[in-house]
Amino acid sequence: MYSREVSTAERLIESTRELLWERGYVGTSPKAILERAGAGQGSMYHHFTGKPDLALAAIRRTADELRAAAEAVLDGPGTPYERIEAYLRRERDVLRGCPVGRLTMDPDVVASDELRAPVDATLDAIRERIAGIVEEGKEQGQFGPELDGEAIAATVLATVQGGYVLARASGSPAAFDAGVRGLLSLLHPQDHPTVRGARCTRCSTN
Amino acid sequence: MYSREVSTAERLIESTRELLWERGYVGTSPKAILERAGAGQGSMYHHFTGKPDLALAAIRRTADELRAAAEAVLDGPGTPYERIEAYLRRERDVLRGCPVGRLTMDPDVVASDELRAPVDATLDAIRERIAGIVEEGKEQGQFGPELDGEAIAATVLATVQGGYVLARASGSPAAFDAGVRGLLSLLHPQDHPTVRGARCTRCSTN
DNA sequence: GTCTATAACACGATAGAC
DNA sequence: GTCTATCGTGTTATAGAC
Repeated sequence: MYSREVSTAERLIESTRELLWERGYVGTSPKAILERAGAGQGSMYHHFTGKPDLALAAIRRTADELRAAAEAVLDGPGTPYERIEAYLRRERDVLRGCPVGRLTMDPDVVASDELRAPVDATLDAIRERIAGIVEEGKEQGQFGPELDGEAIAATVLATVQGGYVLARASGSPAAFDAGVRGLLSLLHPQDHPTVRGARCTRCSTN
Repeated sequence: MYSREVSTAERLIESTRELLWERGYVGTSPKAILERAGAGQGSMYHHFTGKPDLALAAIRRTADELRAAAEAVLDGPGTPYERIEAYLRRERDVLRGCPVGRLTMDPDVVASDELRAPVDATLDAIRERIAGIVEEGKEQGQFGPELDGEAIAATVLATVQGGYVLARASGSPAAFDAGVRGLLSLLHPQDHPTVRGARCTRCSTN
């Protein structure tokens, strides 16, 4: 039988991931991590050099996971618009916030190049992927030629990250959904038809 | 002579405002506040019941100030588009983040209805103001009738709040500016003209 | 009104037994 | 590899002098 128990190091990383998401780096103490993981002080300092080292392992895993999940949606089927819509509408635990984005509000994370690196890398990778999709959409005529892929990608990502802020402020996911809806209405080719059958250079649809 | 020194209570509130912006609620200790304000423990507990009470005074002031500054720009001169552009482009210390929005990532702030209330009220007021401006723009024909004021307002605010996240992740304001630029290109009536002089119902410009 | 002293506990890390 | 004990410091608050 391969009934495998999870290693202590593994439980420490997972507990840290949960707490970083809930309380951030500054708000997460080694004591709280150890309690959640069911381990003693010694275990943590055996496997990791300290709190920053353990947090780094946790942040890297969370960042890699989010990146893979986002790219899976963005590389999925559909037109460029549909793939961006799928990304914007993908299932999210909105009130919990973004496990990666929230770290940018942590002074100790931003102050450390090592802790910030995975956060930056993940957001940047998603941004690049979206920018490529926008350029693809321009070539196919689904998006107007005046759109800048890099800029639109930043807008898309910012709308998501800012949506979390609005939702958490109001205690309801409604504002997140509204922001996404607004952005999609601005992006949607079909939503701005021309009159008298003339072609609109922006949408390139009749 | 009216050479007035600032009261101790005043210095405590201002020091707290600075620290809340820099380090958030969880990352700000009474000791750090007292050091910055040049006061002793007794002063703080004389004027306030404790850390949450002092933080509430600081948050209320910061929220009210931001709200006034934002509404001043939004109620300024110009067309609806121009006023939204002015809001999006208004001077910001991007890498410091939003002094109000960052509080939504603080678990203790979100957990307290009292601390969260001023944050929610300010973001909501700005959102409502932008929504009204969008509706105004629709009536004037500057924005297409398919746009929903509430949704667009959420998108505008989210782009700003999320722009801070992207900027802090990368350590550069560039991503914030890119997000704003992308959103403006989607909103701008002039950026999507029709061919052959036909009228586009979306932009209502030739 | 402001100060210092003190309390009780948490933080982050180390030491050394098992 | 994991445990408990301990360390020095910081946190949040109270007490009481001035």
